[in-house]
Amino acid sequence: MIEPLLLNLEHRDVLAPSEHALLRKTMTMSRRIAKGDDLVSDGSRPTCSTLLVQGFAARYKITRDGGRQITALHVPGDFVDLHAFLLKTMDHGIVALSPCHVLLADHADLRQITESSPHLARLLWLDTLVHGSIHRAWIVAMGRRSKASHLAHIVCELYARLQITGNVDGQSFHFPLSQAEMADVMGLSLVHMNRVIQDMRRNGLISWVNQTVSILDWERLRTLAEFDPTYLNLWIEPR
Amino acid sequence: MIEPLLLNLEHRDVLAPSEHALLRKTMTMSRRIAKGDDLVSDGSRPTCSTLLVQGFAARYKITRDGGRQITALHVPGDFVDLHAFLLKTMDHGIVALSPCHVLLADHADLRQITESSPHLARLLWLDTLVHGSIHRAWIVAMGRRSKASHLAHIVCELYARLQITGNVDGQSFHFPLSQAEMADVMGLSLVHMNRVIQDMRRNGLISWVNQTVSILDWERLRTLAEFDPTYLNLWIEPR
DNA sequence: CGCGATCTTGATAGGGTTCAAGGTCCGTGG
DNA sequence: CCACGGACCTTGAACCCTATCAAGATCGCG
Repeated sequence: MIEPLLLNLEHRDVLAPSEHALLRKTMTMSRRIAKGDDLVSDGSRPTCSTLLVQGFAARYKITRDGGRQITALHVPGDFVDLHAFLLKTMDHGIVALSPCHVLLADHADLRQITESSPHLARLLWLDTLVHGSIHRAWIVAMGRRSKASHLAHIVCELYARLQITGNVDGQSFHFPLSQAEMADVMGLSLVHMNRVIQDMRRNGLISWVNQTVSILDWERLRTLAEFDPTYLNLWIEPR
Repeated sequence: MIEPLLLNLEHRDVLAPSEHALLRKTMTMSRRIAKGDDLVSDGSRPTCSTLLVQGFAARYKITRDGGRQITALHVPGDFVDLHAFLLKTMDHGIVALSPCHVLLADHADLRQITESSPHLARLLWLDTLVHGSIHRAWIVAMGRRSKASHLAHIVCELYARLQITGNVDGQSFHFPLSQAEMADVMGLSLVHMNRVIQDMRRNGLISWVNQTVSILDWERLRTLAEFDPTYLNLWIEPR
């Protein structure tokens, strides 16, 4: 069940068999979370970290006026709250956008990894750095891209991230978010989100029906998004 | 010269004298960068990481149409491209917004720290996690706050970050950005940025003259920004 | 004193929010 | 098996926020 994480890490560096074993030993507990429930709550102080192995989840923050902003989307293989191992207190929540299956790693065991297995520790560090890199890509998209380009960038990114764990099917992937949730990702109103999506469809770039997104024209989508996957660090090198 | 980094780390955990010494030994080279020059260039593969000890710097990305989005502001004490130690290839640039003084740490030496000094390694990891946390706060501000609230949040955040290294003076701090640069931070046009700033002044929240920002009414500024410093992790605990 | 960089203001147009209403789909219970 | 309700998607219209274009004002420096 830990395979999605291994695939993730192995796209960045070679793992020794002992590192496989160590990770397996660390991820003991398993949990299922229903759609809409929090994997991790705002303000909590987790004592273990959550690895998402199945389903979609989102980091989010609620503002005083009741608005919600999603700051990250998580897919199978993402170590969703590895952050809390060192940050200690959650300053935002993480919610299941679909039924989720997760594995838990006790912080004491993670600490043990940093003490005894520096290479594996660097790869876990790297995992959090890649998510930081994704945050920067989102900031650029929010600040300086058209809404269509922003959406296109998200679709390209999700395709790339889902592909490495085998969660795509041809040019399509399962995508369980509602348009309202997508609006919370892009910082738009629901009405405008809907219009941006329909423009995209009319232009023959994507289809999105039945919780399935399909990329109809990669080249034009990539160009519109100015998508360059460098920031996802999807290549192997010694780290 | 390494003091700002020590102050930064020591706001999160206790450092042993040997860890002080190790950091000092690692930060050998020193460099000065003129305003407007890149500390680190987009697309490069740095072999050392840059610690900012004096001045302001910004991470930025240029879009095809010539727009610029600043994804992070850096102040003295920030280990600005520790990321590249593991991410390897820069997918964005880092520019000096004022004359900057930096220290360099060779990646081989950083690797040595992760091998021999796990606690210090965790603190460096933590430093990058805090910057990820700041990214998320920015995403929330860009997506779901009014422009005035967004600006207020940035002012609160900078004040808090500058304070821990002793770079504030009462309720004021030196802030060398132009309004055009600030527009690239917030993803606005220059004209609108100017209007947001003037609203803020008219409301008696801040003054901003001569590269000096002063907070005139903390309580109202904090409320407007919904600023909660939890995400900056400015408290000591074992990590 | 003159020039470039920066800040400020006005006018216009377009993008995005909000309010309102109707449509579609699907699961549930009578 | 069909009626109903709820979640989600779609559309229209009015208004406001923000970008863009254009020009003038201010500041600091050589």
